[in-house]
Amino acid sequence: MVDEMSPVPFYVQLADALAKQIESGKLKPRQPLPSESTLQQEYGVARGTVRAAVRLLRERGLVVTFTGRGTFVAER
Amino acid sequence: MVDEMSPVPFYVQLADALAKQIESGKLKPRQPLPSESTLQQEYGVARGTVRAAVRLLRERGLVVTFTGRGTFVAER
DNA sequence: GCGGATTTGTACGTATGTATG
DNA sequence: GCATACATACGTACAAATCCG
Repeated sequence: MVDEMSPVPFYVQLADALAKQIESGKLKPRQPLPSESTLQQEYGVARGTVRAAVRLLRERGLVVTFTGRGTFVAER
Repeated sequence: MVDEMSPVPFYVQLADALAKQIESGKLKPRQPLPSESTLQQEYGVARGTVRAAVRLLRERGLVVTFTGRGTFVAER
């Protein structure tokens, strides 16, 4: 989940956790991330928080998002 | 439709309205509820709102849903 | 069996309101 | 005031299952 005690915002914590999985190869290029609702449950946060995290990953170029399909690990 | 002025969320209002029809016998066991698109139009809400209402009814055990067929009043 | 229409399932985009620190 | 976080509610798009001519 997420560290309530940390000063780091939830959405940044979540983005970092996902980035780590991508960089470690746990999530490979072209693979879909878990859906927003799945991440919501897994990390115990609201959808808006999940969306903020994914937005960060998009801005870092780590993922690409397609409406109605999902968010995928970017190809490098 | 739905009461815009009420503090009660639309999807809860809609779930309550449908629950009332079930409990009053207006909708009988094994009978299908109106489709999501019908409820959408009848109550003037978005599909996501209809689905949230039906989800509540499912959680209460009042209805059962089958993909591609519809949602039916539970037998009791 | 096929193709189109219907219905539910999933997923994202966006906006607004409330609450908290 | 501002950022964070959650909940509600609108919309669009596409997939999956079913139904029917």
